[in-house]
Amino acid sequence: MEWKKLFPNFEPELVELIEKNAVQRSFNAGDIIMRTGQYIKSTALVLEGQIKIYRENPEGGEFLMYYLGPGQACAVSMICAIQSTTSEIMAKAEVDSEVLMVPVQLMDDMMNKYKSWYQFVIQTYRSRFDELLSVVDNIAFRNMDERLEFYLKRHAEKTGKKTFEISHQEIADDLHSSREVISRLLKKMEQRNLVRLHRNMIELI
Amino acid sequence: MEWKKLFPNFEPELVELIEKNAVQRSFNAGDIIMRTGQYIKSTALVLEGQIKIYRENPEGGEFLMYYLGPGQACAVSMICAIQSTTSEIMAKAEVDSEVLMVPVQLMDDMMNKYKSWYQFVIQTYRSRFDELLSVVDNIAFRNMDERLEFYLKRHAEKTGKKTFEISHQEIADDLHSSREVISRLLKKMEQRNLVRLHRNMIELI
DNA sequence: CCTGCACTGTGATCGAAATCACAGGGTTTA
DNA sequence: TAAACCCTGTGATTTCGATCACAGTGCAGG
Repeated sequence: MEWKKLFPNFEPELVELIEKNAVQRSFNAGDIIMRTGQYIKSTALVLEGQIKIYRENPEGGEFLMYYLGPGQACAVSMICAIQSTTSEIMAKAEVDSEVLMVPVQLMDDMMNKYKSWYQFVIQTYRSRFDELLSVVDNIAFRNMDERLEFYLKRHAEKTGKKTFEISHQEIADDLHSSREVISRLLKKMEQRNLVRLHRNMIELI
Repeated sequence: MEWKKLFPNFEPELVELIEKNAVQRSFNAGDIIMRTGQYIKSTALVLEGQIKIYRENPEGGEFLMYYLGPGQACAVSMICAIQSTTSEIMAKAEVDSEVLMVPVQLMDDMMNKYKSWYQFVIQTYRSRFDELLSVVDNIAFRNMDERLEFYLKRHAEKTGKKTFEISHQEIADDLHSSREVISRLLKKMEQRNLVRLHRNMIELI
């Protein structure tokens, strides 16, 4: 796997350092990559697949914040890594995925020595921050019907597919809503000719 | 005003550079420091007072995300500055405040030359990111009564006072709720002996 | 093939919060 | 001092979404 292609700005030395110390791990669709409360020992760089990042509620329930795709990194793991605190989020593989785990101990060193690395870190914070802002927008200002449309649209963008294999229950979990509400809203969208509904599959129009 | 005391890690050279190029501005309580959609020309360092950072809804309404106090900086202005995009937030002075405006053009240079500056930037991203996560928590998982309690508690922490001069309408605006709802919830809190209500003032117990 | 289970559709009910309506009390200002 | 205005309290109504209840349907495994 030519992972360097995903990070074209990394200096050769940095690539070498990572290659020597990082571990590549494979996850199957649905696997939990990181749990809330788990101690963080490494920063995750996504090489392949799609990772979903959730915020979890101690009283049960979860809430999908955003996706990570190839070439992106988990901002939260960087934060926790340096502060050596536990994870405040949960990460789940949406499809089979490959992830490069870079040990925390290297982070400080890399930040100092490699300009491309700290630019990457800064860039990561920036984009996640922007995404968090639109998450706030959605839940603060939008109703469930709009949030559902946003959810479907975003998924289509991230995967590039017009079909979406998922059950209503799973959507409800991601949006921290309930299955019946999602079913009804989807039916309305079907009547407005925005989607076609099938068993375990939604077709976007 | 000995602003350097607030940023003890800044190298003398960096302090000098900032002193030469930055402009100090004063705001009165209630002043809008930055509007949504406004073009960002500088990064704001808070020297004195308290700044409230809001997300605005194009269809009207706003939502308080967090506070900035002395020694803190606006993460969003850093992000927008470097990407030279417009502001995605609104900033309002809660009390009379002093702010140091550092021109965008310096940012790149400072990031490269001064370690203390980039550590400060990274640290700023980190803490704002953490705060955004708890904002998401609140609106995704909590009801209005809990959010109101959190709001009052946070304000008490930020100001160190047990009294809070504010109208119910203003609280409703900050929480993107309505005046009647806040009035009723406050009454319930008074019955539970958590607060005492007065005109334009709330006393925390 | 049929049995069980996961997925979907839909009605009924409940609860939280938004909205409407209005009254009374305090403050400001003309 | 009277009028106008803001702030607060409270009832009634409506809307959105959660929850309960239950029925039908497709699918997988024995």
